[in-house]
Amino acid sequence: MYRTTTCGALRSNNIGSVVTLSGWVQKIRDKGFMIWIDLRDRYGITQLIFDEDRTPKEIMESAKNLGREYVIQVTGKVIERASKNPAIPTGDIEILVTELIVLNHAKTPPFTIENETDGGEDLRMKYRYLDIRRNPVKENLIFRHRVTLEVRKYLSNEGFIEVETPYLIKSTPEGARDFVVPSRMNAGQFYALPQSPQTFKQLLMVGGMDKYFQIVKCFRDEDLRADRQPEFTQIDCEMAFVEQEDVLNTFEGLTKHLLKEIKGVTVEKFPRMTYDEAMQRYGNDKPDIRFGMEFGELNDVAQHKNFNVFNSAELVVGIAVPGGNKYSRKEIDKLIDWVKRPQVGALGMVYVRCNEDGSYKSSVDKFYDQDDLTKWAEKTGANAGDLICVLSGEKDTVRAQLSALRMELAERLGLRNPNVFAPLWVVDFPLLEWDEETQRYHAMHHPFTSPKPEQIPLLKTNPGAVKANAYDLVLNGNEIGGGSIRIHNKQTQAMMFDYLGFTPEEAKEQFGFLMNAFEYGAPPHGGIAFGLDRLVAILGGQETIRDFIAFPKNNSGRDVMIDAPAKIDQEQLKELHLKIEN
RNA sequence: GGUCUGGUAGUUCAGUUGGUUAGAAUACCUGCCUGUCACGCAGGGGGUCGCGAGUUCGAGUCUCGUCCAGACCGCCA
Repeated sequence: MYRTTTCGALRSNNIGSVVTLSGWVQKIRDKGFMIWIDLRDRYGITQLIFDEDRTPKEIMESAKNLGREYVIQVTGKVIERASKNPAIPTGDIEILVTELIVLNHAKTPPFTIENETDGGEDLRMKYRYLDIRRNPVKENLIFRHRVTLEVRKYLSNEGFIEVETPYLIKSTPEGARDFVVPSRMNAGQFYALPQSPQTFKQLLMVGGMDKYFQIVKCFRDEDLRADRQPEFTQIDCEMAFVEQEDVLNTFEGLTKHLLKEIKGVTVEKFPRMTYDEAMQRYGNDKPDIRFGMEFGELNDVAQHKNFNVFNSAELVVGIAVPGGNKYSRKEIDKLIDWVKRPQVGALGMVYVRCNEDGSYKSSVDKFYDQDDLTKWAEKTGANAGDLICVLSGEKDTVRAQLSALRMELAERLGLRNPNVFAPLWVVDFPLLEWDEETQRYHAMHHPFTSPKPEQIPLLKTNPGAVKANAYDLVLNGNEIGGGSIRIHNKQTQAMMFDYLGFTPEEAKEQFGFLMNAFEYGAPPHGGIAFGLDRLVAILGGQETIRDFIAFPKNNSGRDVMIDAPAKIDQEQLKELHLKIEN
């Protein structure tokens, strides 16, 4: 038997008992006459003591030969510490070791296995199995387990059935790039890994499953970000015989349950905002509403003077930065440089200082008087002591720029408190999105999204204005879930494919199975998918999902630990009927 | 595809205008230490300054290229 208890369990009421523990050597404190070793396992740390008076000589000797991260098994008596450590749960006791077995040696690890490690990101990923021994990573993985457990409990109680769908499916050119898997048995043909189980969950609805969910890996061959991995996990859900309201209520319930159980946070009814309103008030379809700094549109009050930059702009819009008047000229110049960086791309920024005495001082005093600036302050909600930042230009571009500035300033001002949770629904997304590159409309959500029925006629006259029964759940400025009411009627689906530029043949080839299914009694249905990695990270108060994934990929999509992707040998290529060029 | 930042000891980093033998902390090794818990003290070993080319009497430092890592833009139906 390797152990009778774990390294996190023993307390003063265990004093006197003889126990066996196994674990890793976290730290050795050798004072010559006495050696203390912190023994670590998943459950905690227990101090072992070796002492020249009380410990057999040979055990004392082998204790001297231990190194960091050795795996050992010890047996000994639980004794009271002469000097206690209130900082750890087992701090009242220690183990007077009478038997010591080295289960495995360990090389000196390349970084310290401590909460505040000295290891850099790359190194930690290369030795991820060592990184996982560290508390912060270990706790994140346990945290993720708690979240998925609560998801399964809640949805199961609500009558949802978890069904697995295939990973080897068919590539579709729409949307994100697919990861592709060559077929050995079918020469020249390829499977694709699913970007989401979308069509399968709809077919489950046709199959009468009524309420489905799945915690499922999805794959997208696109560039990575701090919050984006090529393989990621979704909580994928679908319901039959529902309207948008039913879906929102069900998953608002799930989200409230998670916030309550995981964070102890109670949130009343989630606010709802249309896509258009979100864009107008925050310049963003996933606004962080933990703080204000809402957009104030200034066209009415800024386009009547000789300032050509504003006069020629489609939109002039500003935000009030709380307490921003304390910024020095130099700091404001830096802010202007920040918005002019290529990543943001503004050509410049106009600012107005709101002085404590109620007067205004702006960078465009040559064109605007105090009355004008008073109106700007009203529109942006600026108070004395604030700084108004104003950008102008083409509507969509300037909104994106000001939104970036708003988020950056909120970050700097500490307004993005990770312990505050502000969920909201963004609804009425546009059905279609114009794509400059291909010069045609794309489905904003996906091609199975139902347009709002009363707006179907608009498709002919003004497709860009058609709204869909599509919705996102936004939490603290992050899209954590998105879904829609689906099309369940063959004619409507065929019409959508037509608007999206599919020929009837292409539509049939790629999605014939779905449209066939719609001919056999498809119920009205809709659903949602949550990005689990992102959800877990945000609940954990972080924005980087990597530390909530046991074995993540790096910035370029590589697994630096196993060194994947990698070449395959000629034999394998031949079997797969593949030839590599160059 | 693009922008920015970085790459120097096992690790995290410093390194001035281009100028002697490239430093610190930590980790590691040795010794000492009668209650440690970030133990302490003394000593020691440890470097292809990412790689390649160029400028120069001389390059960790300047230039160009390249590779790697991170953040972001594009992309992510």
